[in-house]
Amino acid sequence: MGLICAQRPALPPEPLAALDSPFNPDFLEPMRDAKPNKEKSPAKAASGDRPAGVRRPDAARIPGSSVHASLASEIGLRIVRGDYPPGTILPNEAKWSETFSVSRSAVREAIKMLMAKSLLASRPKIGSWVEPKERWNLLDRDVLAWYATSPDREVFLKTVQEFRHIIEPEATAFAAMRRTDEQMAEISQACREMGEATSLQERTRADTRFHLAILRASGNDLLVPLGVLIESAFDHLFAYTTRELDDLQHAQKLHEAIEKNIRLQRPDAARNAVRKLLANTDGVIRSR
Amino acid sequence: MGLICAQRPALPPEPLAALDSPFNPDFLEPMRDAKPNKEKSPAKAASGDRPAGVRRPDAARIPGSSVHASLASEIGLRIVRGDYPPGTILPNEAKWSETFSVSRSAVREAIKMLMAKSLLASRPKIGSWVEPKERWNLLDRDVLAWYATSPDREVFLKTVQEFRHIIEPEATAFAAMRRTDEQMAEISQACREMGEATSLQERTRADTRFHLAILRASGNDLLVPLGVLIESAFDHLFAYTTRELDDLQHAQKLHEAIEKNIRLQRPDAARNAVRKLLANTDGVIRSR
DNA sequence: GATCGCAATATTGTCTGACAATACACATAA
DNA sequence: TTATGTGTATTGTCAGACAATATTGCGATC
Repeated sequence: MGLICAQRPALPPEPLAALDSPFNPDFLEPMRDAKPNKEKSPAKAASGDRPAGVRRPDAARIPGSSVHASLASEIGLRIVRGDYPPGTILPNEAKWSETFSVSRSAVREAIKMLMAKSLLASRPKIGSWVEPKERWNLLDRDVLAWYATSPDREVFLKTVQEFRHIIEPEATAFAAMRRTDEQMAEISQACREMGEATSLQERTRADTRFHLAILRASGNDLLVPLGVLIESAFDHLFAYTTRELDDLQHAQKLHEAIEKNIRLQRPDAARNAVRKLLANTDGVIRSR
Repeated sequence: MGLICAQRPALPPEPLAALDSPFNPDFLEPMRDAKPNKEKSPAKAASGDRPAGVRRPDAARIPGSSVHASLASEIGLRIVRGDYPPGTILPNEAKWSETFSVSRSAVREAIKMLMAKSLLASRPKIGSWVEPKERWNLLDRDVLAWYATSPDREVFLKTVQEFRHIIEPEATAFAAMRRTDEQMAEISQACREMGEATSLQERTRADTRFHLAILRASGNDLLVPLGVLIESAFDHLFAYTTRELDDLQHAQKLHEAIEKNIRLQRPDAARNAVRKLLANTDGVIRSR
């Protein structure tokens, strides 16, 4: 055996139960055996009338779950989760292909997607290895989603909230200085819809739109991609959100204060208003 | 013709001169003709002893310039540059394949990489289209690099610097609170090497390491990926960096103040020290 | 004439099989 | 021991085929 840590033994006792796509559980069926049966290409297998290549009956019904996308999710999740620590050489393409009974092209496309997110790198004769964690693009929507499942929800939420404390007050101050009227309209509308929402989900959606609109209005293109963090935060915050009417109304007032200060172009006041809102959110989290 | 804006006419007068890989200029030669020659698979073509598929002689010598990687860079750059505005349907895979004389697989792998960066999305029968700019992952290393070439250097630098003002003071304050001894050692070493550097390039490298180490020491995983911004900033700042000895020494002192305050675990002082450094950098930029 | 349904069609998605390029690992030779 | 060459495993690239999909336009029906 070489020096480099080799791949794990394909996780034989853990046959990859539920895949990513929630509605299509066993779409990617794991390797059931090394040698399935002999009649591979010849005669059509029994009842099915699919001519040559063995093909699963109804593939990729859900938009985001083509074979390569599912593969990328599965492998990406495993990497972020720590199944293959940084530096590890992954199973080779043929192995993945066999494990999931998909073509090598699909595997390659999945791996290319993970390479684009800096989770992997590869070279001929070596294979694909996991990149050092510092290189991972944690702010990528998918990577963030995978990452959110790995540590404690609590820890993840704390990290995200801390990040929001850094970003949002300043972004909001910039928005107060540079917003256009159109951007202001988006912010105001989202704020209004928050107040008028009849369900918690509806409210959360409007809340998300509110904060994303502020990021866009900040006038700094680089702040916009951080919206994925806010979306993720709200996804994971949902379980914590209060059902108390008092708290809801208080939160609404805090949002309206932000809206007002952006509208009146008062950067400092807007910044402080956001700080208050974030402190309030922190309190909600802590009290659970 | 359909309603949706169709692809541009393949840019016939602009035959894609210099590709991304600086050392391998005409690696991807654009479509020279639709029908190259007839003897494709049969006899080996003249002197060359390559058996069947026509293949460029020395391909992919530079690590990052495999065919699919070059393609991704080229297409990605065009998208970010604005050749294909958001909503535009791209030329289809067969077209790219023909244009660059590469296989469809290579095109697909390139497109999959761009999809992973949220620059593209696609569906059968429709094609691949450019995603709205808000979805682009501008904080991705590659996207950022492409983005850096498109607007004015000046504007780009200003945006990045503004972002640094938001992030780095807080990150440094956290580092002062939470750094481990190992992380402190990295920071101190980078700071020392900055002072001892004999070339501007060497100094810039150490400078970059210094700031990245601080981000890592902040104890917030989500701050680490923002390192690409700092790297990019220094890349583009290089032209501005001072050669005046006085300024150099002043900058060095500012860095050492940061190092010291992190070492002594004084968050507020560290934050202020970073603010001073950034103000100094802003001054350098403005004065040119 | 308007609306609905259906087929034609264009494009991505997937599979298969083959060969090239690469660089580590080992055996061999100096 | 060191240097050199060969073996070999893995990704990279190519080619060709068919499936899945959803728009588009046409035709049928109300």
